[in-house]
Amino acid sequence: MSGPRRTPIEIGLTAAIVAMEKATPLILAAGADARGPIGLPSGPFEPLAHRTFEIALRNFVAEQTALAVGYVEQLYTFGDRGRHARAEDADPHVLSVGYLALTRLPDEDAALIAAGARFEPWYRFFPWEDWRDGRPKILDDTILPALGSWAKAAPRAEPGRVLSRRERLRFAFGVEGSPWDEEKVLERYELLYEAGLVEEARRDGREAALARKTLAPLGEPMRFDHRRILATAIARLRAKLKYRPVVFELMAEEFTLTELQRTVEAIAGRHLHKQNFRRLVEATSLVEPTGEMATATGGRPAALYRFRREVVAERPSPGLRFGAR
Amino acid sequence: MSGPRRTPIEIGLTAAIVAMEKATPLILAAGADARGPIGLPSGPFEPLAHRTFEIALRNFVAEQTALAVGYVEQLYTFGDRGRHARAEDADPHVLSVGYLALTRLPDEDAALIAAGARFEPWYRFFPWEDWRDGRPKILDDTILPALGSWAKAAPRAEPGRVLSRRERLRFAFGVEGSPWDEEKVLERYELLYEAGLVEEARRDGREAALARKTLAPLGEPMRFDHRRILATAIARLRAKLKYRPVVFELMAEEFTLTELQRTVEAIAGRHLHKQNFRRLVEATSLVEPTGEMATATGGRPAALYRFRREVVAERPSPGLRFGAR
DNA sequence: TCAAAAGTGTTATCCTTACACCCATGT
DNA sequence: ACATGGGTGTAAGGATAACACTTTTGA
Repeated sequence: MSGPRRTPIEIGLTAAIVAMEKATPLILAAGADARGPIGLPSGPFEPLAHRTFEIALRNFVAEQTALAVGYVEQLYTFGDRGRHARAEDADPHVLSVGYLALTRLPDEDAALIAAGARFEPWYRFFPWEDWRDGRPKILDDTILPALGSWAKAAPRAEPGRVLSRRERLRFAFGVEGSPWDEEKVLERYELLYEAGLVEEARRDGREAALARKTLAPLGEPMRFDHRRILATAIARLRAKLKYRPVVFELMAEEFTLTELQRTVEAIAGRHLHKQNFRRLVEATSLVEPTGEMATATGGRPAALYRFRREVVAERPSPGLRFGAR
Repeated sequence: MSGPRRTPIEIGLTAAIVAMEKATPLILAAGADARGPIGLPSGPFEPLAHRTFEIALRNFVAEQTALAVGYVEQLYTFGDRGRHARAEDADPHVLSVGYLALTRLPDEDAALIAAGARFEPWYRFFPWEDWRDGRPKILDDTILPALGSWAKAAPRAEPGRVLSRRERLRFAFGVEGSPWDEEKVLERYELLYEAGLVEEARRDGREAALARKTLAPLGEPMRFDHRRILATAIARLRAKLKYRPVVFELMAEEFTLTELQRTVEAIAGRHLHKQNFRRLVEATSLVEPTGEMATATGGRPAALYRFRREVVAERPSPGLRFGAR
């Protein structure tokens, strides 16, 4: 059942570590000191030193950033040649196992800075994903026209694909009557990559006709395939929010319902209906009032709540299944 | 950002290849000829020979089994030491990337047999997962008593865990008022493994007190961690059914609605409500009548349907979102 | 004529979405 | 007093789950 040759290869762990600052989702970026674009923190997987991936991950994150991450989840294992190797400084990993981790912003960022790491707003890398101030201009100004011509250039579905470029564009970007689905972050990034519209595609040698026009850069690029891993992380987190109580890993011990809503909205990249959100939170009994009040920031004081950790032991899969609004 | 040493390690691809025979879900098993338990087909990942995992997977499956798989999806990357290394014949892979693939039963199984592979009913490995003939006896006779004492032996949550053994048991196996969730296949297998109740746990050196009693074996064991990968595959397929039209990869070109229902039921491991299922299928317009009738097998003849491939291009994410019944 | 499976009609309930108004504080 | 955000009641519409009965064939 086994082939004759086996090539030894090296494995990297790459972590998308998310934290929250007010209503801004942050991602831990590493390697800001080096020349070239920043990346996600990553480290080698040493099977002899670490019994599992998760242990290895927690270890190298703690070492490199003095951060203790709470929730950790495997995302995907990326192994494409060509999306990793062509970067400026050679990366020996042929394969990287991507992880999502959630944490709270540290009080003190000296350790981070010493390690050449810092938290960055994640929408800098994906400006088209933030719909909180309305439909992002960049979509109609730049992205959709460019993707439109890219789709026209090949009207039939490419080999190995069910959908044509135009159909993929329709679902991913909510064109031609399709709704915008905030969870399709990866599909959107992949389309932009294939169309040669993100910096990484040019770097990897995809010289799409459109790319030569040198449009305004679509979001900040990242090293290797790290922006793809970040896209996967955002997509997963946006989905997970709806069926697991993971938001609370990002919240302070006590919070108001509006703060909770702002956090969910920041991740989902869109606004939610206030009353419906509150009813939802109430119905799931995920939180309980502390009895305290928040000293208002310009309005009526809000009641403070805390996450009821017991729910995890009470009911099977509680999350905030927010819908259309 | 990188550690000083990097150990070269080898990567295996392991495939859970599913097909259907009437109302029996089958899994392709390999290595039946060798001594020891059977396993899933697997092969090394050669980064120089294959550009992506998926290409590598399709290649080695085609080579080893003369099977053309349709739908392919990455499941998870397993890297635990101790769940792989202790097997009888040494396996050099430290890491295996698990894949789910769907196919149709070949007319001719000579090529399979020549490769030492054959399709096996998957419930042989997970007898407690099939509720179509009512609640499986093995649950109350063997599994729950054994897991009950295992839970009593450690009433507090283990380090690094939120839930106690008893709470995990409650959710995974639907005890103490919790409902049985057919998607929790992996959670159930993991509990049995931790409790030392499956053969693989003993083989890996977990000498749980209970294991010494040598209970009737709980399902057929598999090589390495292959039963864990299969559990992941079943769980994923059971979940995916509900939001993507993947069943049709397992169906013949034309089928009756009852055959479609039997297939879904076989995968989900439980019966569905006939009228509601039909209404659901109708509402999603996933199928269209061919106009033909199936010559009845002991009853009124049934109308034949085919999958409407166009739906994939029409609507975003069609699946059979069947609920309680 | 009877068994076996195909196929249909209807109702109660809950959940989702939407709408509009009142309340308590700081400036 | 007014601006700002906190907080609530209720109704329409759709989806879900449950109910039982009729139809068409082969033996």
